[in-house]
Amino acid sequence: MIPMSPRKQQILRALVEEYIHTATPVASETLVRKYGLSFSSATVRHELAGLEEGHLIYQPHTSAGRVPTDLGYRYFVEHLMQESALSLDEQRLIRHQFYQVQDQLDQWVRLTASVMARLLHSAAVMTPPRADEGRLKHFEVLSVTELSAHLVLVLMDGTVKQQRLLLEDPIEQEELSSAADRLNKLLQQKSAGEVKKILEQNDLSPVEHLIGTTIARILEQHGDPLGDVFYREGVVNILEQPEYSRMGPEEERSERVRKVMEVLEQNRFLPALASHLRESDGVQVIIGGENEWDDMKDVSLVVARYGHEGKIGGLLGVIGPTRMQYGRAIAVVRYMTQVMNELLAEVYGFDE
Amino acid sequence: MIPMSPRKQQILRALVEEYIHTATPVASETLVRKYGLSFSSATVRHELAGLEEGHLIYQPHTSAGRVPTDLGYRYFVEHLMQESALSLDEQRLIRHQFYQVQDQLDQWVRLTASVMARLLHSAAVMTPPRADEGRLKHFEVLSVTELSAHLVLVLMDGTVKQQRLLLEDPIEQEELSSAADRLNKLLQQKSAGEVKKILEQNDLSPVEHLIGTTIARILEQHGDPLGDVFYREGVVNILEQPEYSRMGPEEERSERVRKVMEVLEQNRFLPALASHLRESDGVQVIIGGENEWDDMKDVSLVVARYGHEGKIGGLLGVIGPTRMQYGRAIAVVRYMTQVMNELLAEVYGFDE
DNA sequence: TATTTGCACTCTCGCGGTGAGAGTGCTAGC
DNA sequence: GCTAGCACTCTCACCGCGAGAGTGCAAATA
Repeated sequence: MIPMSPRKQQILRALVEEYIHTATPVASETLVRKYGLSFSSATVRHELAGLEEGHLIYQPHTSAGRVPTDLGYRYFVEHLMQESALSLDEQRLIRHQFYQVQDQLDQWVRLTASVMARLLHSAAVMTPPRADEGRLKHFEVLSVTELSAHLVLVLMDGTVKQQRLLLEDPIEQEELSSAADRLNKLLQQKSAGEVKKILEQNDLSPVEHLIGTTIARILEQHGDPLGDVFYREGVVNILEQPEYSRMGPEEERSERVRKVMEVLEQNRFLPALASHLRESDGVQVIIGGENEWDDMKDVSLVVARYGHEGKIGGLLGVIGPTRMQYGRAIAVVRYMTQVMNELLAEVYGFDE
Repeated sequence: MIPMSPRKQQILRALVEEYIHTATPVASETLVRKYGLSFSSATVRHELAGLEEGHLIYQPHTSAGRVPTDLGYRYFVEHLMQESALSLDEQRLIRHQFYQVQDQLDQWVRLTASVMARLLHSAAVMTPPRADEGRLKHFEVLSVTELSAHLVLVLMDGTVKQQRLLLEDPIEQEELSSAADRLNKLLQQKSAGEVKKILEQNDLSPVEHLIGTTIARILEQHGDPLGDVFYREGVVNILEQPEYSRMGPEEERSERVRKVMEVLEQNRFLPALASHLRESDGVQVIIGGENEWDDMKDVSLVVARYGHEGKIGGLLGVIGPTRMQYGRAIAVVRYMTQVMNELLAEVYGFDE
């Protein structure tokens, strides 16, 4: 990293803010004029040349203004930016919306994503709350035909799994029900490991054993964040960003659009991201090509884990062009994490 | 409708097919050359003029070829097109994919949508199977704080609803559990109306009454298709269609893209559509501006209800530019409905 | 009368040229 | 070390133009 004099910092900061605002390469004189710098545009140009050496900014072509690089944004986020907290009005509005759906837990995720999308005019993504470890709440078995049954499983975090059971011998609904009754009592609140132990320690009929092992397998798979759904909201907002609808040659633009859409459609990307995130480390910013995903070269992510360590939680965040209002995005994501945490605490009875 | 001589039909059919293939206004001579017509291009031009009178086709500008209008597509779909069934290989491949996830009901919806999207290179949408009338399977109540509890409801169709209960007086978990036990026995398999009746006929404690009425309300709401989720798959495919990425002036194109995206993002649109569909009438085609939705002026839908009348079902279909391979789309949608119906029949034990 | 041939006409689209404007880098002077 | 001045470069929007595609119509033909 090149040495960053206070003046360089001042200029870089102004440049990034201006570019985030206008989406247009920034000229030296614009900086002087709009940001009241106490030195001339020629001096600014010297410094800009320096910043360009350090790969913090670049010129799209000779005699265009400067644009921040990913590295430039990174420096901005780490050292220059300040988080712009939500206004009290905004906070009130958000709280009010959650108040209206307070009883319907299913709505929380959608509302959170939708709030983020609207506040930031970008796409928001979010996984529903999941327990870190699958625990059984209750299950039912329904006879379908002589040799098949239908197993419905409710987990402690509210997830439901449905599964078909293929039976070895014909079994009546009655027998299934009594087996279910007995196992429900034994296995309630138990995790995959505990279920397995209990299965070994008890003398069970073949049906009970089949049901039990199936349950254990499902609980095990549940911990795996892959293959899980996530909500997207505000994808259109992305299309309205100038880099996807106005700026630059048409061909590049539609390529950009395609890439973002592809990423957003991959069901894998958020869960995969989860494993890359440093453990519960507050709001995290991933800028453009910093991650290994090729398709994400021109987008940035602001994400955070929400929930309660070791109990239940998920991921939420926004995705947009690298030219993103980081200060505000971080504030919004942080605030929504907090809201979700409080709601979860209330409904599951954790202490904050 | 203008009189449609066999020759007009022949020409219209060729024109629509050619346009669906090339996405380019079709010239009279192209028709003669590629479709082996037994008369000259001048004759074709006469007929084209006639078809244009009838608003079945139009010219983007003088001296361009012709393009079908929505009305033209409609005539094509109703009278000229033939459904192109899936090849045996394709059928086998699909069956095989479902075979692999046969036990995981959660995967069916996603797989169905994904198959349709891939087969047709367009966006696919699908609602998860829902019972026509909500019926209770089982519920649990968990004490959270002294004055609040957490209600988890499993419906017969596998839906789960979670809801917070605010209690009037402090109640212990034990009392909640016994209330739940009693009510579970009373209300199992019951619909909203039946639940209400049972609540009146039995002498219940205040808690039991609170739980019961909450359950009734939730069951009632469940019938309402609005506010329900639906899956989207293959949205990127739409962007690859020439009308959204290559053809015509850039400005119109991005406007088109924005519109489609907006429609696809509206959570309301599929459920709202459901109510407009003629009852269980096989595969239905909605072309461009035929419906009242303004934003859907340039897209077509091929949708169908799936499931079993009066028991359980949902909606599935594809959405793409009006220039859509209707024959194939209809075949695919029809086939997938059939697959879903069979799967549902197997797992819920209906007779076909 | 129905069709075809021949042809003039119209409109789009892609191309190269061009000039204004923006913004730079450099140099000389303060 | 900073600034004013200036020549230089590159983009971008605009224009004009010619080729080509496809039509509509009139006259010729079966």
